[in-house]
Amino acid sequence: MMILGLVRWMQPVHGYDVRRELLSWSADKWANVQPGSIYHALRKLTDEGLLRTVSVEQVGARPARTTYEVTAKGEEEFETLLRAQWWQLNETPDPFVAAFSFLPAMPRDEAAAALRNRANLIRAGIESMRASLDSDWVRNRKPVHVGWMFELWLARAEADMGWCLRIAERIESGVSYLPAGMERAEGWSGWQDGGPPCGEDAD
Amino acid sequence: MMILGLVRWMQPVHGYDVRRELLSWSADKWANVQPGSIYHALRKLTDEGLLRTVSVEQVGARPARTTYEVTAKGEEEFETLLRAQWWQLNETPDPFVAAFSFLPAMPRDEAAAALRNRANLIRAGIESMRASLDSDWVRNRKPVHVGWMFELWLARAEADMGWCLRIAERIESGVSYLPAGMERAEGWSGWQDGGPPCGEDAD
DNA sequence: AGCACTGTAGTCAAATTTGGCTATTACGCT
DNA sequence: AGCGTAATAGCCAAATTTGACTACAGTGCT
Repeated sequence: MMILGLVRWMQPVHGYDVRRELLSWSADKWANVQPGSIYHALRKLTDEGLLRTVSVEQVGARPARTTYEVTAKGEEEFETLLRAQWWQLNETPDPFVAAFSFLPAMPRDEAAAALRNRANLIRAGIESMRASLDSDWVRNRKPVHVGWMFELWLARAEADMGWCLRIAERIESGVSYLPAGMERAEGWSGWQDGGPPCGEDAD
Repeated sequence: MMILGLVRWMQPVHGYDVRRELLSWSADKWANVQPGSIYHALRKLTDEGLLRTVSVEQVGARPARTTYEVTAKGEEEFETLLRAQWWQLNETPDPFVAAFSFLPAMPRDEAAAALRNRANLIRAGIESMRASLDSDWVRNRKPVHVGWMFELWLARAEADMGWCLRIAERIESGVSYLPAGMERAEGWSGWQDGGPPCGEDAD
């Protein structure tokens, strides 16, 4: 829960503020926090004693606005959580990798086309990121580490793009998907390209 | 749901088989499927008419073993889902990036140390991946695209590692975190390194 | 034969996440 | 002044995910 971090950083705040800040970072992309989660998180953190409610204002007949701030215990917990993320390496799930593992279920030409398309999408992303990086907005109005995050995305994107192109070429070159050791040997009957495999337990 | 894909690929199967296969791919890492999710997913897919139960065997007094296979509708849906992932680019959430956005909350020396540590962890990962790639196991016993997935991880890991080292250096060099335009100007009072910010709404 | 372990198969309650919904005020336009 | 739209603030039911748990059958060891 990095909601806690945000509250710590903006306290005292109410839910809607947090939500706006998250959206403005388009953090629903790289954290997993959709608007709806926020209020739940705030309440849970309060129950756990990491946050404290400061006040509950009411303007007119609108929903009450609850303001939160971080307790000493919350402060401590945040440090712990933060360090956990900084010092640990944790692979995060990637749906494309999952999909790629089903490569043999795609016709060769479509697979190659999709990879090239992907490379193009990534290239477009790279360009707009480059533009942002050079823009006054990021260079002079934002803390420098925001730019550094862009650089990370850039580096990853370039790695991905290169890979897509390399793999597209290999697929087009028509190499067999079968394990090198067993060109047309046992058990791989279901591994034709594109066709629905009718196979057994492989491995 | 790429459970569907697996069932399609191994049909007819029962839940436990799917679970074993997923664990053997350590897919809990790069897909988001913990053992518990599987049975729920199977039932849901059956309700939606994408799967069909083939049989319910019972060996002794053990839990009944339900076997599934894919229906025509499931076949179709799988194609759709698969294509969605192949043709679309979707950023996936990364907890490290989230944590990195709180850089100013970390003491400089710790931040740099953590990044170097991270680089080392990644390097270790890279080496073991290289070893796998060269191993007979992957080279000759697995479909070639498994190796390609390793290459993707490798490329990303290398990008990450390089970035970590570059950023560590910059942090050590003592550059200010403040936006370049406003060395010690308005509103950034809470942006000292390490200290808990007592700031306002930034931006 | 008795016992501990591991593997098989799946269940379940609790935690989390989602994303659409309500209801009010402010603002801009004609 | 009237009206439509956007912003404010938060709620909630449903879907999903998690991780721990049950219960039985082989297997090996002493």
